[in-house]
Amino acid sequence: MEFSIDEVKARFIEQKGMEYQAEGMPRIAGKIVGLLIIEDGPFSFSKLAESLQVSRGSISTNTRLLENLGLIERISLPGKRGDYFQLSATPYRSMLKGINARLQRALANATQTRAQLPEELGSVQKRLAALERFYREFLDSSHRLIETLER
Amino acid sequence: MEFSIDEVKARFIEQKGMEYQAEGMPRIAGKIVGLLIIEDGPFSFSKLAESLQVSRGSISTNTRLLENLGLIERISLPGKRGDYFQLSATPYRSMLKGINARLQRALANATQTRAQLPEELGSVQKRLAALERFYREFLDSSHRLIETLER
DNA sequence: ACAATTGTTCAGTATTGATTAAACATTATG
DNA sequence: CATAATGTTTAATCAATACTGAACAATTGT
Repeated sequence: MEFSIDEVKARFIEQKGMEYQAEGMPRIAGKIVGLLIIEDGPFSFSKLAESLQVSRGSISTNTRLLENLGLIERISLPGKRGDYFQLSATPYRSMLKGINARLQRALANATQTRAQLPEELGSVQKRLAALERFYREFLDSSHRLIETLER
Repeated sequence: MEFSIDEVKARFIEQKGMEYQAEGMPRIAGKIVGLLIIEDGPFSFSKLAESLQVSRGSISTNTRLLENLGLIERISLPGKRGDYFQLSATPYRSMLKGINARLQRALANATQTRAQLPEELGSVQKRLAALERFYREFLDSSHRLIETLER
Protein backbone atom coordinates (compact mmCIF):
# COMPACT_ATOMS: atom_id res chain seq x y z
CA MET A 1 0.00 0.00 0.00
CA GLU A 2 1.09 3.51 -0.84
CA PHE A 3 0.91 6.65 1.22
CA SER A 4 1.31 10.22 0.12
CA ILE A 5 4.19 12.22 1.49
CA ASP A 6 1.83 14.38 3.48
CA GLU A 7 0.20 11.33 5.00
CA VAL A 8 3.55 9.93 6.06
CA LYS A 9 4.56 13.24 7.57
CA ALA A 10 1.25 13.61 9.38
CA ARG A 11 1.58 10.15 10.81
CA PHE A 12 5.08 10.86 12.04
CA ILE A 13 3.94 14.00 13.79
CA GLU A 14 0.98 12.25 15.34
CA GLN A 15 3.22 9.47 16.57
CA LYS A 16 5.68 11.89 18.11
CA GLY A 17 2.78 13.47 19.93
CA MET A 18 1.85 10.09 21.34
CA GLU A 19 5.42 9.34 22.37
CA TYR A 20 5.64 12.56 24.31
CA GLN A 21 2.31 11.96 25.92
CA ALA A 22 3.49 8.51 26.98
CA GLU A 23 6.46 10.16 28.64
CA GLY A 24 4.14 12.38 30.62
CA MET A 25 4.57 15.45 28.44
CA PRO A 26 1.94 17.45 26.57
CA ARG A 27 0.97 15.90 23.28
CA ILE A 28 1.32 19.22 21.50
CA ALA A 29 4.94 19.54 22.58
CA GLY A 30 5.65 16.28 20.80
CA LYS A 31 3.81 17.44 17.71
CA ILE A 32 5.89 20.60 17.56
CA VAL A 33 9.10 18.61 17.75
CA GLY A 34 7.80 16.20 15.15
CA LEU A 35 6.92 19.03 12.82
CA LEU A 36 10.31 20.67 13.20
CA ILE A 37 11.95 17.36 12.34
CA ILE A 38 9.79 16.40 9.40
CA GLU A 39 9.58 19.81 7.71
CA ASP A 40 12.28 22.25 6.76
CA GLY A 41 12.40 25.19 9.13
CA PRO A 42 12.49 27.57 10.63
CA PHE A 43 8.81 27.87 11.44
CA SER A 44 7.09 31.04 12.49
CA PHE A 45 4.95 31.12 15.60
CA SER A 46 1.75 31.49 13.64
CA LYS A 47 2.75 28.86 11.11
CA LEU A 48 3.09 26.40 13.95
CA ALA A 49 -0.38 27.16 15.25
CA GLU A 50 -1.79 26.96 11.75
CA SER A 51 -0.01 23.76 10.73
CA LEU A 52 -0.89 21.89 13.89
CA GLN A 53 -4.36 23.37 14.19
CA VAL A 54 -3.99 24.43 17.77
CA SER A 55 -4.49 27.66 19.66
CA ARG A 56 -1.77 30.29 19.94
CA GLY A 57 -1.91 29.83 23.69
CA SER A 58 -0.84 26.24 23.37
CA ILE A 59 1.97 27.18 21.03
CA SER A 60 3.13 29.80 23.49
CA THR A 61 3.27 27.53 26.52
CA ASN A 62 4.62 24.50 24.70
CA THR A 63 7.34 26.33 22.79
CA ARG A 64 8.50 27.82 26.06
CA LEU A 65 8.50 24.36 27.63
CA LEU A 66 10.56 22.92 24.79
CA GLU A 67 12.84 25.93 24.89
CA ASN A 68 13.52 25.39 28.57
CA LEU A 69 14.25 21.75 27.89
CA GLY A 70 16.73 22.84 25.25
CA LEU A 71 14.97 20.89 22.52
CA ILE A 72 14.08 23.82 20.29
CA GLU A 73 15.43 27.32 19.77
CA ARG A 74 13.61 30.57 19.35
CA ILE A 75 15.28 32.75 16.77
CA SER A 76 14.57 35.95 14.91
CA LEU A 77 14.93 36.23 11.16
CA PRO A 78 16.35 39.46 9.72
CA GLY A 79 13.58 41.49 8.16
CA LYS A 80 10.89 39.19 9.54
CA ARG A 81 8.49 40.23 12.23
CA GLY A 82 7.84 37.63 14.92
CA ASP A 83 9.58 34.66 16.51
CA TYR A 84 10.79 31.67 14.61
CA PHE A 85 11.58 28.20 15.88
CA GLN A 86 13.91 25.44 14.90
CA LEU A 87 15.31 22.27 16.37
CA SER A 88 18.08 22.90 18.83
CA ALA A 89 21.55 22.19 17.54
CA THR A 90 21.91 19.53 20.24
CA PRO A 91 18.39 18.28 20.95
CA TYR A 92 19.48 14.84 22.13
CA ARG A 93 22.08 16.10 24.49
CA SER A 94 19.39 18.29 26.06
CA MET A 95 17.02 15.36 26.31
CA LEU A 96 19.63 13.28 28.09
CA LYS A 97 20.43 16.15 30.44
CA GLY A 98 16.80 16.08 31.47
CA ILE A 99 16.94 12.38 32.17
CA ASN A 100 20.11 12.87 34.15
CA ALA A 101 18.52 15.50 36.32
CA ARG A 102 15.74 13.14 37.30
CA LEU A 103 18.21 10.34 37.95
CA GLN A 104 20.23 12.65 40.14
CA ARG A 105 17.22 13.49 42.22
CA ALA A 106 16.31 9.84 42.67
CA LEU A 107 19.89 9.01 43.55
CA ALA A 108 20.00 11.77 46.11
CA ASN A 109 16.84 10.45 47.71
CA ALA A 110 18.33 6.98 48.06
CA THR A 111 21.67 8.23 49.33
CA GLN A 112 20.24 10.59 51.92
CA THR A 113 17.78 8.03 53.12
CA ARG A 114 20.48 5.44 53.56
CA ALA A 115 22.65 7.88 55.47
CA GLN A 116 19.83 8.61 57.87
CA LEU A 117 19.08 4.99 58.65
CA PRO A 118 21.07 2.95 61.17
CA GLU A 119 23.46 0.33 59.85
CA GLU A 120 21.63 -2.27 61.88
CA LEU A 121 18.96 -2.38 59.20
CA GLY A 122 21.13 -4.61 57.07
CA SER A 123 18.70 -5.72 54.40
CA VAL A 124 17.28 -2.25 53.94
CA GLN A 125 20.78 -0.85 53.59
CA LYS A 126 21.48 -3.51 51.01
CA ARG A 127 18.46 -2.70 48.90
CA LEU A 128 19.18 1.02 49.08
CA ALA A 129 22.77 0.39 48.08
CA ALA A 130 21.58 -1.62 45.10
CA LEU A 131 19.26 1.22 44.16
CA GLU A 132 22.10 3.70 44.38
CA ARG A 133 24.30 1.50 42.24
CA PHE A 134 21.57 1.36 39.63
CA TYR A 135 21.23 5.11 39.43
CA ARG A 136 24.96 5.64 39.44
CA GLU A 137 25.56 3.19 36.62
CA PHE A 138 22.69 4.68 34.72
CA LEU A 139 24.19 8.13 35.09
CA ASP A 140 27.59 6.87 33.98
CA SER A 141 26.01 5.19 31.01
CA SER A 142 24.14 8.34 30.14
CA HIS A 143 27.27 10.46 30.27
CA ARG A 144 29.10 8.07 28.02
CA LEU A 145 26.16 8.16 25.64
CA ILE A 146 26.36 11.93 25.46
CA GLU A 147 30.05 11.71 24.63
CA THR A 148 29.40 9.15 21.95
CA LEU A 149 26.70 11.25 20.33
CA GLU A 150 28.83 14.34 20.47
CA ARG A 151 31.12 13.15 17.66
CA MET B 1 18.16 18.31 62.92
CA GLU B 2 17.19 14.77 63.71
CA PHE B 3 14.51 12.59 62.18
CA SER B 4 13.02 9.42 63.49
CA ILE B 5 13.49 6.24 61.51
CA ASP B 6 9.80 6.19 60.68
CA GLU B 7 9.94 9.74 59.42
CA VAL B 8 12.88 8.95 57.17
CA LYS B 9 11.12 5.89 55.81
CA ALA B 10 7.90 7.78 55.24
CA ARG B 11 9.72 10.49 53.37
CA PHE B 12 11.46 7.95 51.17
CA ILE B 13 8.15 6.34 50.28
CA GLU B 14 6.54 9.68 49.59
CA GLN B 15 9.42 10.68 47.37
CA LYS B 16 9.28 7.44 45.41
CA GLY B 17 5.59 8.14 44.83
CA MET B 18 6.47 11.52 43.43
CA GLU B 19 9.17 10.10 41.18
CA TYR B 20 6.75 7.63 39.68
CA GLN B 21 4.15 10.31 39.21
CA ALA B 22 6.72 12.45 37.42
CA GLU B 23 7.33 9.54 35.08
CA GLY B 24 3.62 9.41 34.27
CA MET B 25 2.84 6.47 36.53
CA PRO B 26 0.37 6.24 39.40
CA ARG B 27 1.69 7.67 42.60
CA ILE B 28 0.57 4.63 44.55
CA ALA B 29 2.65 2.33 42.38
CA GLY B 30 5.71 4.28 43.42
CA LYS B 31 4.71 4.13 47.06
CA ILE B 32 4.37 0.37 46.87
CA VAL B 33 7.85 0.04 45.41
CA GLY B 34 9.20 2.43 48.00
CA LEU B 35 7.63 0.47 50.80
CA LEU B 36 9.01 -2.83 49.52
CA ILE B 37 12.47 -1.28 49.40
CA ILE B 38 12.45 0.45 52.74
CA GLU B 39 10.82 -2.31 54.79
CA ASP B 40 11.62 -5.97 55.11
CA GLY B 41 9.18 -8.11 53.20
CA PRO B 42 7.34 -9.89 52.01
CA PHE B 43 4.22 -7.83 52.50
CA SER B 44 0.70 -9.19 52.47
CA PHE B 45 -1.93 -7.63 50.26
CA SER B 46 -3.86 -6.20 53.20
CA LYS B 47 -0.72 -5.02 54.93
CA LEU B 48 0.07 -2.94 51.86
CA ALA B 49 -3.34 -1.32 51.89
CA GLU B 50 -3.10 -0.71 55.59
CA SER B 51 0.45 0.65 55.59
CA LEU B 52 -0.12 3.00 52.70
CA GLN B 53 -3.64 3.97 53.76
CA VAL B 54 -5.20 3.28 50.39
CA SER B 55 -8.12 1.22 49.19
CA ARG B 56 -7.80 -2.46 48.36
CA GLY B 57 -8.86 -1.62 44.84
CA SER B 58 -5.83 0.56 44.34
CA ILE B 59 -3.56 -2.12 45.74
CA SER B 60 -5.08 -4.63 43.36
CA THR B 61 -4.64 -2.59 40.19
CA ASN B 62 -1.23 -1.20 41.09
CA THR B 63 0.29 -4.47 42.21
CA ARG B 64 -0.85 -5.98 38.93
CA LEU B 65 0.69 -3.07 37.04
CA LEU B 66 3.99 -3.47 38.86
CA GLU B 67 3.82 -7.21 38.37
CA ASN B 68 3.41 -6.78 34.62
CA LEU B 69 6.35 -4.40 34.59
CA GLY B 70 8.40 -7.03 36.35
CA LEU B 71 9.17 -4.76 39.27
CA ILE B 72 7.52 -6.79 42.00
CA GLU B 73 6.59 -10.42 42.45
CA ARG B 74 3.45 -11.95 43.83
CA ILE B 75 4.24 -14.98 45.96
CA SER B 76 2.43 -17.27 48.35
CA LEU B 77 3.80 -18.11 51.75
CA PRO B 78 3.40 -21.69 53.02
CA GLY B 79 0.70 -21.78 55.64
CA LYS B 80 -0.36 -18.22 54.97
CA ARG B 81 -3.65 -17.28 53.38
CA GLY B 82 -3.48 -14.58 50.73
CA ASP B 83 -0.98 -13.11 48.31
CA TYR B 84 2.33 -11.66 49.35
CA PHE B 85 4.54 -9.25 47.48
CA GLN B 86 8.22 -8.58 47.31
CA LEU B 87 10.64 -6.72 45.09
CA SER B 88 11.47 -8.61 41.94
CA ALA B 89 14.86 -10.27 41.93
CA THR B 90 15.81 -8.10 38.95
CA PRO B 91 13.76 -4.92 39.28
CA TYR B 92 16.23 -2.72 37.42
CA ARG B 93 16.60 -5.01 34.51
CA SER B 94 12.82 -4.93 34.15
CA MET B 95 12.76 -1.17 34.36
CA LEU B 96 15.33 -0.91 31.59
CA LYS B 97 13.44 -3.38 29.47
CA GLY B 98 10.48 -1.04 29.66
CA ILE B 99 12.59 1.90 28.54
CA ASN B 100 13.98 -0.17 25.70
CA ALA B 101 10.53 -1.07 24.48
CA ARG B 102 9.60 2.59 24.18
CA LEU B 103 12.88 3.39 22.48
CA GLN B 104 12.25 0.60 20.01
CA ARG B 105 8.86 1.99 19.13
CA ALA B 106 10.26 5.48 18.61
CA LEU B 107 13.08 4.08 16.51
CA ALA B 108 10.66 2.13 14.38
CA ASN B 109 8.64 5.27 13.78
CA ALA B 110 11.70 7.15 12.57
CA THR B 111 12.96 4.30 10.41
CA GLN B 112 9.65 3.60 8.74
CA THR B 113 9.00 7.25 8.12
CA ARG B 114 12.38 7.74 6.53
CA ALA B 115 11.87 4.71 4.30
CA GLN B 116 8.59 6.11 3.06
CA LEU B 117 9.96 9.52 2.19
CA PRO B 118 11.82 10.24 -1.07
CA GLU B 119 15.56 10.74 -0.92
CA GLU B 120 15.12 14.12 -2.51
CA LEU B 121 14.12 15.48 0.88
CA GLY B 122 17.72 15.69 1.90
CA SER B 123 17.53 17.72 5.07
CA VAL B 124 14.56 15.77 6.38
CA GLN B 125 16.37 12.53 5.71
CA LYS B 126 19.34 13.91 7.59
CA ARG B 127 17.33 14.83 10.65
CA LEU B 128 15.56 11.48 10.66
CA ALA B 129 18.88 9.71 10.34
CA ALA B 130 20.19 11.65 13.31
CA LEU B 131 17.11 10.69 15.26
CA GLU B 132 17.62 7.05 14.40
CA ARG B 133 21.22 7.22 15.45
CA PHE B 134 20.20 8.67 18.77
CA TYR B 135 17.75 5.88 19.48
CA ARG B 136 20.16 3.21 18.32
CA GLU B 137 22.99 4.48 20.49
CA PHE B 138 20.62 4.81 23.38
CA LEU B 139 19.50 1.22 22.95
CA ASP B 140 23.09 0.04 22.73
CA SER B 141 23.93 1.98 25.84
CA SER B 142 20.96 0.52 27.63
CA HIS B 143 21.90 -3.02 26.73
CA ARG B 144 25.41 -2.49 27.98
CA LEU B 145 24.00 -1.06 31.17
CA ILE B 146 21.92 -4.17 31.72
CA GLU B 147 25.00 -6.32 31.26
CA THR B 148 26.96 -4.21 33.70
CA LEU B 149 24.25 -4.42 36.34
CA GLU B 150 23.89 -8.14 35.85
CA ARG B 151 27.19 -8.88 37.57
C1' DA C 1 -23.56 -24.76 56.38
C1' DC C 2 -22.09 -20.30 57.69
C1' DA C 3 -19.26 -16.58 58.35
C1' DA C 4 -15.09 -14.29 57.42
C1' DT C 5 -11.35 -13.25 54.30
C1' DT C 6 -9.42 -12.32 49.97
C1' DG C 7 -8.71 -10.23 45.51
C1' DT C 8 -10.98 -8.35 41.42
C1' DT C 9 -14.07 -5.44 39.02
C1' DC C 10 -16.94 -1.70 38.15
C1' DA C 11 -19.38 2.63 38.69
C1' DG C 12 -18.79 6.97 40.54
C1' DT C 13 -15.97 10.81 42.25
C1' DA C 14 -12.20 13.77 42.41
C1' DT C 15 -8.23 15.62 40.72
C1' DT C 16 -5.00 16.84 37.62
C1' DG C 17 -3.59 18.96 33.67
C1' DA C 18 -4.01 19.89 28.69
C1' DT C 19 -6.29 22.91 25.62
C1' DT C 20 -8.97 26.80 24.21
C1' DA C 21 -10.72 31.44 23.78
C1' DA C 22 -10.51 35.91 25.12
C1' DA C 23 -8.36 39.80 27.29
C1' DC C 24 -4.15 42.10 27.48
C1' DA C 25 0.36 44.47 26.67
C1' DT C 26 3.71 45.32 23.34
C1' DT C 27 5.40 46.45 19.10
C1' DA C 28 5.34 47.12 14.21
C1' DT C 29 3.10 49.13 10.15
C1' DG C 30 0.69 52.35 7.23
C1' DC D 1 -2.22 58.35 15.38
C1' DA D 2 -4.70 54.31 14.40
C1' DT D 3 -4.74 49.76 13.22
C1' DA D 4 -2.93 45.32 12.83
C1' DA D 5 -0.05 41.72 14.29
C1' DT D 6 2.34 39.18 17.90
C1' DG D 7 3.07 36.59 22.05
C1' DT D 8 1.71 35.97 26.90
C1' DT D 9 -1.46 35.23 30.40
C1' DT D 10 -5.70 34.03 32.61
C1' DA D 11 -10.10 31.94 33.38
C1' DA D 12 -12.95 28.42 31.81
C1' DT D 13 -13.71 24.05 29.71
C1' DC D 14 -12.68 19.42 28.68
C1' DA D 15 -10.50 14.95 28.99
C1' DA D 16 -7.99 11.55 31.15
C1' DT D 17 -7.22 8.93 34.91
C1' DA D 18 -6.10 7.97 39.73
C1' DC D 19 -8.54 6.53 43.49
C1' DT D 20 -12.41 5.01 46.30
C1' DG D 21 -16.14 2.19 47.90
C1' DA D 22 -19.25 -1.25 47.14
C1' DA D 23 -20.66 -5.33 44.89
C1' DC D 24 -19.10 -9.68 43.59
C1' DA D 25 -17.00 -14.36 43.17
C1' DA D 26 -14.00 -17.49 45.11
C1' DT D 27 -11.79 -19.52 48.92
C1' DT D 28 -10.87 -20.64 53.74
C1' DG D 29 -11.87 -21.64 58.30
C1' DT D 30 -15.05 -22.95 62.10
